[in-house]
Amino acid sequence: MRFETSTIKDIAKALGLSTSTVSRALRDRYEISEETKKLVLAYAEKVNYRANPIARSLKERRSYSIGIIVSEIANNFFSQVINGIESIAYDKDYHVIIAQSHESYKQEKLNVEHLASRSIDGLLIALSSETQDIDYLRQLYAKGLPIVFFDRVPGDFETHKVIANNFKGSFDATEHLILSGKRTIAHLTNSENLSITKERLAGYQAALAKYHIEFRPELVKYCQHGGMHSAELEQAVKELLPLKPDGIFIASDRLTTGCIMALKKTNPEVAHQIAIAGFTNSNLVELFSPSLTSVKQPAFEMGQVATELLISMIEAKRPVTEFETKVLDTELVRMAKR
Amino acid sequence: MRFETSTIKDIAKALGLSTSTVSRALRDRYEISEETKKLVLAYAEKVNYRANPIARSLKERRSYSIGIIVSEIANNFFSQVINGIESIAYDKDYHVIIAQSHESYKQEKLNVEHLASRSIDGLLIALSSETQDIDYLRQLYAKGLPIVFFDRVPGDFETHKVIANNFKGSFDATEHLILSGKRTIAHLTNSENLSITKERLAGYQAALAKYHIEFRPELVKYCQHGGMHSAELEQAVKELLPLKPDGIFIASDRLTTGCIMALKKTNPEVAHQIAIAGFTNSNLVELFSPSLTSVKQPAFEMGQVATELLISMIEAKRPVTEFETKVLDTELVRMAKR
DNA sequence: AACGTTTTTGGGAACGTTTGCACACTTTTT
DNA sequence: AAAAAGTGTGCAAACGTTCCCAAAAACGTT
Repeated sequence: MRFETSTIKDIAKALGLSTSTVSRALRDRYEISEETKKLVLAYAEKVNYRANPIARSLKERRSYSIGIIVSEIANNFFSQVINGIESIAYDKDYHVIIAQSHESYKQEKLNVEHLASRSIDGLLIALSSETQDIDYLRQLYAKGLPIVFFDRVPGDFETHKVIANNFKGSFDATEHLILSGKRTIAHLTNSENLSITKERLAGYQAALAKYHIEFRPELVKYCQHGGMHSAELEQAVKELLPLKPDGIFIASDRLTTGCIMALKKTNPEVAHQIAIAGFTNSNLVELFSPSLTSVKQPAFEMGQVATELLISMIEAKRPVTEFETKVLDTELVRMAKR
Repeated sequence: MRFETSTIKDIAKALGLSTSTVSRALRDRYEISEETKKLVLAYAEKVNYRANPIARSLKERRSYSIGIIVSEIANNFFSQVINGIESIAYDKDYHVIIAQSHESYKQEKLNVEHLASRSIDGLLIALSSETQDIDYLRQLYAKGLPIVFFDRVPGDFETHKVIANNFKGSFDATEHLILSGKRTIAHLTNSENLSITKERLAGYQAALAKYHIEFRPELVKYCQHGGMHSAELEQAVKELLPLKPDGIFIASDRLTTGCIMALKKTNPEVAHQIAIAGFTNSNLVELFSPSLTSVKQPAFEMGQVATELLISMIEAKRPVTEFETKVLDTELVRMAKR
């Protein structure tokens, strides 16, 4: 089963022109006379000519596509980021190829390499919670693949990055819990090697410090798999509850929903006693019970900004050497009344 | 900024062979001696040779990629379907390009045509709730683009289709409401022109009939935009409530969550009095309040089955003329106790 | 020793574009 | 009137593959 579509050659033959003339006419080059252009354009329209992007890619040595790696598209935060990415990419005539790491380093690497072999022109990536070794990315980068990190960014990699103001977001959420009278505030967070984990922890600590509440390390629980396994969360909850927290600040989308589920499942009676604040971009948060205060990241905008940066790298004539890290503000959405 | 990678030509030159020999050796053809194969393979490994998929696509006139159109990846149902699709596609060495219609006919058409011009080998599509005219799909299909529909399928299009057992799913959900004592059961559903709308309505009606409950058309509300606009839902809720329903059966994911939100927002006091049953694949359903009984579609499996069918079409030597419509069973997840 | 077979290799066209260069024809400048 | 400049077009190579066809090498048979 195969398409047959008309090519530049067909048009050239039909019109008694050369392929070069047709090609130039279609791309509206100045060398071609208005007359010829009109002729070609009209005929192309008539036969519904579509340039073959594959041939073009081969010739121009680029694919007009950018790769995206996120842990899960089912995660509202990431799907919003992707929407932001698409909004810019389609505008600039790129298309996007999305792949999921499912928080696995192996999957992430496999996907990136698959995309790279597919000749993507650039890569947008949020690291998986497992990822520690990013040498494979360095290699691709050294070979000339533009990369922009967002959300979960590595510290030691010189390129553009786009992140939320994790410190402030965490500070605000924690402060909110404190101001509503909580004093024993636990912190449930992602794997320690993620950038966001460190920043969010710092925000949490700063808020405690501001109100002279002692920081107790045992109130902080790290989840290696970012909440992909419910067992991990139930374990964390089990370890936390004996410390009698009256509030809990949770550092990521998946963990937030997962934690509430674990709480409801294992200790339904206390689920409603503990005040919860957490990062989440779920658009269903109004439906949750217990309800919670959420820190929303500007996901759509993050996708847009990252894509603009990436495309600027892709289209730069000379290698880019000045990099920026854009920091976008989060929004605190206070808990709905019960 | 450009990659430089080694090509078959480079290998041929380095080894003093011809490109044809190298090409054949790499693809492990029988004509090439073991010795040469080893030589080539070893060298290819050494220089980390990766075949250029673009060149291959151009030569073979196919791209090894399949297009996916869904209304929204943020919708859990669709993201699960996509996971199913990927699981099969990657296995068979295809990659996938995802595009979103956001329930808009215009977007859908634009995306499909964009994908088609990108030389996808086949298309997997769930129609947008706005879509009525699928001539553009017919044209592509006639030109040789294999298409498989899933979830929202058109009636009059001869190709493979994969759907859930919408009738039975709806019947079960409605019956569940009846068995828990409800008698005035409203039905909130999608745009009338969707296949799923008709099937789900029929299931609802059949359940009513079985228990000799009169079908009242005024209890059925159609949402043209599939719940993409909250105003639409609030309007529907507003019209429904005066009829004093004691139960409501909702026919799609987005509508289910949207309806509960509208209910909570406009009439919080009655939100908990009405029993709710609805289609949804949200994995957060346990957190919802009010809680609900949900009809879960076998989304992952649906993606897998659709992909297998599509790839079989793509790889068929002769045009396929025998088509099947696979129907997969849904699962009723009863409401958690309050 | 001459011939046929079989196995292994190479030459070169093709896929559909883009683009540097050359060419022919006009028009302007000197 | 010749030279220079400008305009519009075509030729052909290139991008990295695959594959048809032919050629060369190796072997066996008479």
